[in-house]
Amino acid sequence: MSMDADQLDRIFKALADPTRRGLVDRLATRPGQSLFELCAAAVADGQPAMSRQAVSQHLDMLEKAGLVQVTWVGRTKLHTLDLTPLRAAQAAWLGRHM
Amino acid sequence: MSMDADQLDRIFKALADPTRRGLVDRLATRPGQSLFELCAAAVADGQPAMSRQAVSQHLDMLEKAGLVQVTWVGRTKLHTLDLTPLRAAQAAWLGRHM
DNA sequence: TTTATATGCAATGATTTCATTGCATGTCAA
DNA sequence: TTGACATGCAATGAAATCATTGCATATAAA
Repeated sequence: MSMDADQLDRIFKALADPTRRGLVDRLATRPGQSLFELCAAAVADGQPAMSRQAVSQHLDMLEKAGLVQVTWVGRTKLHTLDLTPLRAAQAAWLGRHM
Repeated sequence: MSMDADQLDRIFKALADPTRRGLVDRLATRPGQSLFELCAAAVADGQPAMSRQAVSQHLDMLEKAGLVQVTWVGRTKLHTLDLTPLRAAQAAWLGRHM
């Protein structure tokens, strides 16, 4: 987990959106959910519905920040939370200011 | 300190930029610095120089997130860090995932 | 009063974000 | 094999971000 400035950028940017924070919350309560499940959840959670592709792109951002890991099972993509980068951000920067 | 979703957005977005994190770092070591001082610091810190207005706009974002407070002394604008919103974000959301 | 200093305001432009739509691909089930 | 299901890929477009430039304003100093 190299914590350079770009990685901090990706992490904070990933968290700077209510849909993505909702996805993190959802995955925290139950890991290994598919895109389909998370779409339904996002619609239930957040208000104004949202296309599958929008949710998929949000998940991509979380994945690129290292906060979500993915495994394929047949035609289904399962998402799991990885909080390592968040803790690394805490160690590398956040901790100095809290 | 109302911690709604928009406020979390502003805080995380404010932190999702290396220049702004540098400004936070700088203000943490010495509060009450002027825009002029912070410009010089940003140039020293970050690499590729940056206009005064760019730094000013970054400070505006930090201020709108509540992370920086401002007082005027004559023609000089003094900036001071306020970490209350960061701790509120920790309490309201971050803490559940760390 | 004149000049220099510290900052604001406004317009511009390149890039990224956020969400959409349409179509394609791969996998399971009947 | 056919059809339904879960997802990917690509193009589009509105809006926000990031940084710039030029000019204006207010305060301090000479």
